[in-house]
Amino acid sequence: MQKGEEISSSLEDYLEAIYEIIEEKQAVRAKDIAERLDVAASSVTIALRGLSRRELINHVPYDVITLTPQGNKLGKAVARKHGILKQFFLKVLSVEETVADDCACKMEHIVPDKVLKRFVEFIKFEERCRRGGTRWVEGDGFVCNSFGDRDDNGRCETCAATTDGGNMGGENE
Amino acid sequence: MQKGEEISSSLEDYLEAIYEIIEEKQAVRAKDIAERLDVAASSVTIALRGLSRRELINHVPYDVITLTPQGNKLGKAVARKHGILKQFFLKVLSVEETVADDCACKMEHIVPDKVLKRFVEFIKFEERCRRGGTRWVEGDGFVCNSFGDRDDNGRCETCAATTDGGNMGGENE
DNA sequence: AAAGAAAGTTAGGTATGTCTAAATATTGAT
DNA sequence: ATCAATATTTAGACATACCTAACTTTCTTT
Repeated sequence: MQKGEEISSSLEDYLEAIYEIIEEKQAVRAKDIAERLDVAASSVTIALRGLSRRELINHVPYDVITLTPQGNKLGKAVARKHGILKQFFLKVLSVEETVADDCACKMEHIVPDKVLKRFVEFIKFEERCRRGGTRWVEGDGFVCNSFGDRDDNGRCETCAATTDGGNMGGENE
Repeated sequence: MQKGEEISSSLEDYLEAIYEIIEEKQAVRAKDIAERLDVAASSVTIALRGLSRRELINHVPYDVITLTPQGNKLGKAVARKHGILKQFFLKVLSVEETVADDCACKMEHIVPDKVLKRFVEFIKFEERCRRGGTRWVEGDGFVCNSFGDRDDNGRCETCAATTDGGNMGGENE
């Protein structure tokens, strides 16, 4: 990215896929990428050209695909971003796994590093401050596991006293 | 979206802008939209055609622009989504205002309603459980304002005891 | 009411990203 | 070593979304 050339969300997805496939099985074939991203093989060819032009992968037609140092770095960063965001949705917002993954997959192209750090810190904070995190209780919303006595539903005093189920002005309940 | 036709992020932005401008000053001109979104006037014309085709706005060339009931509903929903996400970044992650706004602007096209609800609930939960929310302390990370005694930095016992500044495997510190 | 200014639209161009179908290269099996 | 299967690339389309420049319509001012 410092190399002047911008990279699109789409190319970032390709790069992430390449990085992950290499992690999993040492080598990548165009076909693996196409399968993972559910795109046509010809789309992969074109994407590879883009990544190659940006010097993120080494690739000449019909030859092997390898990551350049910068490509590896960026691919890893995108994959890490994905993982962190997924954890956030999973652990903090208690969202379903597949939904968490979908959201992470789209957000990874959006969230700047500065903000990602906040997510990281926040996940850690949740873990230590809430001692094992927060639970989503259908009907009650979020409820913490930390501090003081709990009622029959496992809510702390504050939660028990203030849970109200309102929706901040939304009309779609 | 029940009307079959999908709507792109781009058109969603136009619709949101139209909704907000109407809220602010009763009427919209193409020029206002162009200014707000920082695009060429001709791009607005094209977008209006797309929104019109999807029956989200009423518009014939050179005439006034109004929202259809569905357009109003969707525009409002997008604007609300933006607002909620911004609040999340602002209040929960303590991110800078402009950054919060940028992130919200991109995320509003990504986050499904189901997940938005979790954000809403989580913001509310933060407010009640942490009694006024969480602060970001440079060097310490997130620190809560609630429960028990605090140390000189305003950290509760748990926070004071466990703050460590790690970064979850990231190498870019 | 006419002329000039402002707003809006059309025309034509670029870039991305996707697809299918056809062509080409590589691989593997006999 | 050849032939068939598989993988990859090219060619040609299409859709979105943006731009500038030129043109048309509407508004405003005198």
